[in-house]
Amino acid sequence: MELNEFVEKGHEVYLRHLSIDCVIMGFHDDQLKVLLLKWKENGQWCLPGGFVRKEDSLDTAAARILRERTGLQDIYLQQFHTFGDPARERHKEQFLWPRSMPPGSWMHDRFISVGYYALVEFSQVTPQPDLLTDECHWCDIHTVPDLIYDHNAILEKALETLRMRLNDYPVGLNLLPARFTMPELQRLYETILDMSLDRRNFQKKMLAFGILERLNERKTGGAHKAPYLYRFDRRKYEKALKQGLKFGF
Amino acid sequence: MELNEFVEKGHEVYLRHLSIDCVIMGFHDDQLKVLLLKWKENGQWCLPGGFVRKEDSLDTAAARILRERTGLQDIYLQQFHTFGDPARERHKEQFLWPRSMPPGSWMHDRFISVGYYALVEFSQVTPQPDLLTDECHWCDIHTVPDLIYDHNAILEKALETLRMRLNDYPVGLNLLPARFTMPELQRLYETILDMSLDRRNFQKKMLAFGILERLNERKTGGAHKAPYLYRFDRRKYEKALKQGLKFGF
DNA sequence: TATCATTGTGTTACTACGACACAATAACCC
DNA sequence: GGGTTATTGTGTCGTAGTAACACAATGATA
Repeated sequence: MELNEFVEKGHEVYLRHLSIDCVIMGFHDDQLKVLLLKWKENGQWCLPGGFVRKEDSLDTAAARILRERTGLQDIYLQQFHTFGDPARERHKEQFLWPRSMPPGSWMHDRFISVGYYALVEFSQVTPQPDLLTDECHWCDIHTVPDLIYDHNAILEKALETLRMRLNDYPVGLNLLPARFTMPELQRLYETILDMSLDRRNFQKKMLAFGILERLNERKTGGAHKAPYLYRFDRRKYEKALKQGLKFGF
Repeated sequence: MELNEFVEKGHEVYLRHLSIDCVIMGFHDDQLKVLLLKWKENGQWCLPGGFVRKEDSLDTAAARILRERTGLQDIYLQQFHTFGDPARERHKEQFLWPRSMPPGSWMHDRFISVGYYALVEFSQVTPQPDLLTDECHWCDIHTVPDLIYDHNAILEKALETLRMRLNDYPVGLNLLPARFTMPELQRLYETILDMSLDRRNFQKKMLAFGILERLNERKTGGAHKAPYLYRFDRRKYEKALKQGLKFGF
């Protein structure tokens, strides 16, 4: 679909005043990264987003948006909140291409946005901008710039949800390569939680979850003692995703 | 607003294809109750719901719906999920009053629904049906009938979310009267979790949270030993709602 | 006044968690 | 090739939290 067609006829294809925003996270260089897009019109950054086709479910729409930005299919995707403040799209007029946006276009509507976050394997992603943007890059979670609308708040809420889930559900299968070391897993947790953890206690806790399998192989090439390689036991991992890692009562 | 006006002109006031469904829960007779409405046209039961005015936020709309059904203001309200499967409104034609619903009405749209749950003090509620329903009653959570659309699934999701939150956040301030006994609080937890708990361990755990205050008064009138009365320390309760009761890492 | 269900208040064993110490090792450098 | 260095593997110990369990106190009832 071309930009013109999208602006003029999008409302025939998509549900009005409803959008989806995705917080796509990856892990690289011991840092948590988030995928951002750069708006054509004014150079500001935003989260990848899109709209819901009239015949699609929200989950389907989110999966499509993700596929279009990353090239990945079958991604771990989690709805976390729906944002519906009428004032959430601050300075919206700046983003509606004063030159090309017809005054009656559906893009001028107030939008309610459903937030999803995705955890992806960094190395597998091919970032791809969309119709409204000309750049698509990974950005370190600690140096995210001012984003358009309420996108900074959306990102924060996604992180908060992820941190919450960390207490009850495993994380890592979708963010790390198939085989990884315990220090790598620890640094993933440390960046998500934004705090440092005790190496020895962390290992004990992770192993106690019973979802890891130690391989008879060590990761060589580093400058120091070679750490063991681990992988997730996929069946137990999936089970933990459904049942949770612990019961409170 | 009258029914005719609502059906014919609602789309001028409300956002199209967007609704809100509320799971309103109360506690009475040692049982968790949920507020249900009975559809005028075919007698089926459903969750209280409503629509979002073009100028309102989702939270505002949910609060208004709640006020209209319960008479209560300043209610504890929590968004938990947005339901957007295009097939979620099964047998919708049954509910659209074949006699009175104009074919082009906005009510025929596919609706995406934002789910909220509310915890209210049972005795304070005056159930009130809406334009589309003629009855509004409390129903025991264990004997909920078949509801319209995907409302049973929405209710289940609300309960699941509430059970999750129970591990990290306090519950009770909004469901119990101002002064209550430890056995009452325990039965609240037991009905929500649908499991029985050890009396002594439950008390220790609750007191350890540090949000309860024991009064120098006992609840008399029961057939047996008079239990102490407690109340929540409102400041500490609010703090626990924000920070959570425990940190996982 | 005896009965009885229910409440208040422990104890004990076990597990989980945080703080901490020391030996092993892979690359590096002289 | 052997010492250096940063990092990894594995443990201990004290504390806090949890689950299972026992007995005395009490308030209405009979």
